[in-house]
Amino acid sequence: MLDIQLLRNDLAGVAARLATRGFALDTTRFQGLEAQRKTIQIRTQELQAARNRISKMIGQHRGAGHGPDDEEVGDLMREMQNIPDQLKEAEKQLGEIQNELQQLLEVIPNIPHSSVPIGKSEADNLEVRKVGNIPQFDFVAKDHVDLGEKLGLDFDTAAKISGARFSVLKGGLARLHRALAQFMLDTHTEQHGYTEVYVPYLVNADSMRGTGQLPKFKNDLFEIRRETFIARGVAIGPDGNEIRQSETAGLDRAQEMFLIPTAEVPVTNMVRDEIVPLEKLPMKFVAHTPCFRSEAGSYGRDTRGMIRQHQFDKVELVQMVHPDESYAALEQLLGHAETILQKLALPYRVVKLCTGDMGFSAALTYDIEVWLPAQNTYREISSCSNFEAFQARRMQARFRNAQGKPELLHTLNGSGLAVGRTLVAVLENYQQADGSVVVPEVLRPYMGGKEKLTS
RNA sequence: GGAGAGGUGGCCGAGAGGUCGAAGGCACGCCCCUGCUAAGGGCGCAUACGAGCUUAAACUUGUAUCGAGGGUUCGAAUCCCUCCCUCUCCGCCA
Repeated sequence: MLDIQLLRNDLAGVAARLATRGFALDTTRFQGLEAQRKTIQIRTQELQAARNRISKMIGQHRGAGHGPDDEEVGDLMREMQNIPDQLKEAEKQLGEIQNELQQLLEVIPNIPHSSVPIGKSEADNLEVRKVGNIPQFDFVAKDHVDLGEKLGLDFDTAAKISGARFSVLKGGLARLHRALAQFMLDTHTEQHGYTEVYVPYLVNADSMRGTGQLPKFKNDLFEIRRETFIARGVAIGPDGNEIRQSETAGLDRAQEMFLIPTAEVPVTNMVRDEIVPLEKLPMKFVAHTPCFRSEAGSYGRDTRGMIRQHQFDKVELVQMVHPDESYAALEQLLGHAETILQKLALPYRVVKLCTGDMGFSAALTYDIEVWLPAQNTYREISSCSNFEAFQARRMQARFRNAQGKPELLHTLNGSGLAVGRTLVAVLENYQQADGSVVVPEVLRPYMGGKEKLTS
């Protein structure tokens, strides 16, 4: 979420910068809502002030021993007569306006950092560097589906159990998958200073809102509804009669939960509604979790193989840092993810996403793309972003600054790496003419010393 | 699943319709005293939003916030309803 002050002070400037990422900010609507908000808020607060003042005076008189029928009290009661109804109406209007403003704000994406290249699509992304040598084969390179068929990659069984976009791994391949995740976790905890965390895979709506998946991207999520009894409350009034309660009594958003699309959600939300002491910064966490994505709208794309699945594993790096440090932290985090590819000796390139290709919450994103021989191209294997205060503002995630005042944190995260896609990359880059796959050296300790996967 | 107890500021904890943004304590900050590692005294110390002033900050002022939402009332931390969460005991369970 953007700072509403920024929108008030420099609406045109914000709109111009959002336009570079293809977002049309409805400035007229914003200004209209703001004008209404201002009028109604002032009126509401005036009424509240009047109510408080008179109530307080009544209280003073009553405290001094005056009864409700005494003249002083009676005068005040008359003065109050019309205020509660007017106030109720004003508060209702104010609530509606503020909801509208909130809804408008919640779907505005982050402002791109000034260094982000302006562009419309991934074609306009900026290649930062290429690392590693692309392998040359003296045979026709197979893709991971063909290679995996003999090694224990089974889509038919997965389709029977669940459906399309799932996979079953068996034997050495399942172990290789586990080895990759463990190798990544160990590297980040032992060499890069991250604290390993185990987190829930089901989260509530507040968490999804905090990192920006809600309200805009609900369609991308798997949702779990809990069946609960909704009671209708009844209160007894002073006259002994029943008072009807709100129609929505008992309806609560906590009844819906969501499967995490990335560990970013639970891990980043650890600091939601927290004020962390300055000396705890930077906070660096790594988590290995499954990720669940509905992939609605991607029908027909990457239908072959395990590139795009409803369920995949990822080792995720998350940092909460001082605002002054966040861009330095992003470079470091990117380096941490790259280290994994380097240790696996997989060729890759780093790309800086253009304004049009960045995710909703990011101010700056680097993608790491790994070389896939069978596709003869680089494919995304990691995405590392600085969200600045965008998520922190939604989450009210703060730290106490040197002056002792709470200030919004900056949050970052990056895949380090996507395990499924790394498995694909290992299979394709380490394949042999006979269809076997050499185990990368760094993984062998995790594979019981095994050097090669064969059928 | 059954029974019970709770959710108050950074933390602990009082308050049980009015003068309560909330006693007291701890922690923290500044000052004083003392001087030797511990103690005494004073003052300050929530957050968000609005308005005024302003380049901005500071400041002044208003409002909201005692788990969340709703209701009763001239007035709710306090009474009523619903929900959420935590803890204890029993049951079940990986």
